[in-house]
Amino acid sequence: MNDRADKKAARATADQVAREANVSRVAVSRAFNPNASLKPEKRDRILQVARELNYTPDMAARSLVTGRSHLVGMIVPDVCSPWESQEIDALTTALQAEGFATLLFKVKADFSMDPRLLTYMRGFNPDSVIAFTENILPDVLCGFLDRAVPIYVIYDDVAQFAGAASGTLYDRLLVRQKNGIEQAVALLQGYGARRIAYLGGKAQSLANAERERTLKETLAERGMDAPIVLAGDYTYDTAYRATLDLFRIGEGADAIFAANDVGAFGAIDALRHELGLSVPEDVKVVGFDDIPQAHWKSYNLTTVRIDLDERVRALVRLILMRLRAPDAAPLTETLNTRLIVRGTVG
Amino acid sequence: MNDRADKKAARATADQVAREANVSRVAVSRAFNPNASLKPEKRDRILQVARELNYTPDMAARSLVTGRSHLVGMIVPDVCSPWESQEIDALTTALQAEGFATLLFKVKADFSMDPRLLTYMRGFNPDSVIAFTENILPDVLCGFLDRAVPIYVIYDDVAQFAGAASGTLYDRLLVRQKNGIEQAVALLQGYGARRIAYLGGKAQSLANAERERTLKETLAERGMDAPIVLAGDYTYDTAYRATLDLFRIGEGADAIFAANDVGAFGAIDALRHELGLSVPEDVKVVGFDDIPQAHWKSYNLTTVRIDLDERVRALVRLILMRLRAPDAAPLTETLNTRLIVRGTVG
DNA sequence: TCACAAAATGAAAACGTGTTCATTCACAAA
DNA sequence: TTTGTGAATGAACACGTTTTCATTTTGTGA
Repeated sequence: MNDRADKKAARATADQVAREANVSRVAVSRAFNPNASLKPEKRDRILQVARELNYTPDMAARSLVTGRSHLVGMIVPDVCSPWESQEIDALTTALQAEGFATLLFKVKADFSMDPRLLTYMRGFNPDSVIAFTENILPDVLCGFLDRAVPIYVIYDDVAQFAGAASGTLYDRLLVRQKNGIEQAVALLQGYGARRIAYLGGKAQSLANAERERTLKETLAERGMDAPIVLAGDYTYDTAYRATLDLFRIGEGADAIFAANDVGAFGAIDALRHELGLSVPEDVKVVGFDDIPQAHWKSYNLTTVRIDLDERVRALVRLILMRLRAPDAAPLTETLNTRLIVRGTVG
Repeated sequence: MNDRADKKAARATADQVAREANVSRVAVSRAFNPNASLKPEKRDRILQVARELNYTPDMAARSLVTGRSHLVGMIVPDVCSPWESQEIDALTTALQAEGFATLLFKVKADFSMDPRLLTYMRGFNPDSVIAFTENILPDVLCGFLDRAVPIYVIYDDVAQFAGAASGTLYDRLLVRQKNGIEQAVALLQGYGARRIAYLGGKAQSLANAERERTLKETLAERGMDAPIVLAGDYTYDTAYRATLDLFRIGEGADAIFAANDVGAFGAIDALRHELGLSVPEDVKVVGFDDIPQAHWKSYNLTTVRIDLDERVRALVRLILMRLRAPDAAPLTETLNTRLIVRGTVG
């Protein structure tokens, strides 16, 4: 009844707090801005009154004048993917501690991006944008965003996005996959694998392309045959079917190197539950990512880990540095990968 | 170089568009507001100029005067959980289509909520808030939020939150678990299960409490023994250990009814890979949720499905109706559950 | 042509905050 | 007491938009 209407009217404003505490509205603003000069006792009194009135500074109004929204935009194709959901979770926690809120935008599963979405996102004026979707080229993103500097995750080949026009500014997280892939190949070779199949991820994914390239390079360096390449899309079902085809229509393989852990699960299940083969005795399997499910007993997957904590720390570092120095030269953080040995190889 | 500085200055405003198109700033505002009265040709010209200048209305400024932020806050304890990540994904997609962006807030894993987080969230003035965390009581949330009306997901027992103070307004999504649980129990009984164990979820979770209560009720109605209750927390590892304890220290069971699918996976793996028992021959297993992994061949889990699409549609419906009629009486949407039969029972 | 309703238009006010800048205050040193 | 220095203070402005309201233009029927 009146209860609610009152409550609605009770959306406290800085003016009301000021009146109640017998100070100017500016003082209230200063009370919420730690490094503003204000008599301690006065600040305490103001904060006390603010608490009583249930007052919080309005972010929209604040954003309007400071030019900082305290929002970090994340462009993701698939929140359900264990890998991405892990990253969103950790990133949100870390950014929250720094005073930023996560703004989520979903793009279509094929990574295609509705240009209206970018327009829409820009309206919110995010302080920073992380693009989990690799085919939104820096050119496009930088052109759309005005204030925020996007962060790109790239793999091995530093020359990626070389086609970007000069003058665009974006920061990079460079993931060195070479290490992990080398360790994996060495292990496979040690256990006598000769015919290795690469079970790909999404065709449009640059991460996948680079993963495949680095695998080929590594095999060549060790004098091994080029891999059989299977098309995939990072999903369980596609990996499952691709594996069946490989052994029923194709000529099979000694080992399967999957572009991601979920794909590796699909391959393992196809081998064990439909082809009657055993892992690792008949076929060895290696994954990529090291998601939590990788240690589940049914899979117990040997996989190349991209350390989540390290990755999130690096991203947060990039965001904070860029906000501190908006015009600094492009930054690059580097990350290594390493093999986690479990039960699907030896 | 100058390129960037220019681009930064080029953050187009409605005034600039107006000047460039020889119209008033008000006309620009109207051009972006579909139901405002404006000569079509004029609107076209304005939108054309806006596109050239890369202009988008600033959401913060708009929010300040309209009182709508176009933000929907989501309070989640764990983005990584397959169930929640699915829901966030689908909800974000649906809301995005309606012009809302998702604002993510993470609470600690034990569901405890930092009061500062609520304060912080309120600063963003979300148009709506969905609480995935059940122990933030409506009283607290309504007291903190001024404009937004929270949505609560409740289970079976409509009397939940009855302790909430009168005058608080919140909408509800009521999930009827009884159906699905009855079907599951019927199936288990049909296959001769007598000693049933309930593998619980988080102790603080009301969903878990209600699931346990309804299971007990259903067993009693069918004249079966009360279940053995195992403590859990919705995670794989805890479920794994609890299952080991049940069979090594405890007296075992015919069937395990898990509070969620991930817990069921842990139970299955413990049974098969460590206890040397087979599922479903020695022990039957039923899960809850029907996450995508449930159909993976390694588990092929029989489980109680809470239909995701239906659930998301209901939530979106609640949000939109509440925004249209902020003072309407509390709304309740109802959802049924049903058993999905796969390979872990018969 | 006139009258009248309806649509189109723009000036000004409003939303709630941070920041500038000139002023006042407090206190220690001369 | 005087001077000087730095902290504390508040009035006014700025941020970019929507909304109100009074005015002008357009369209329609007599």
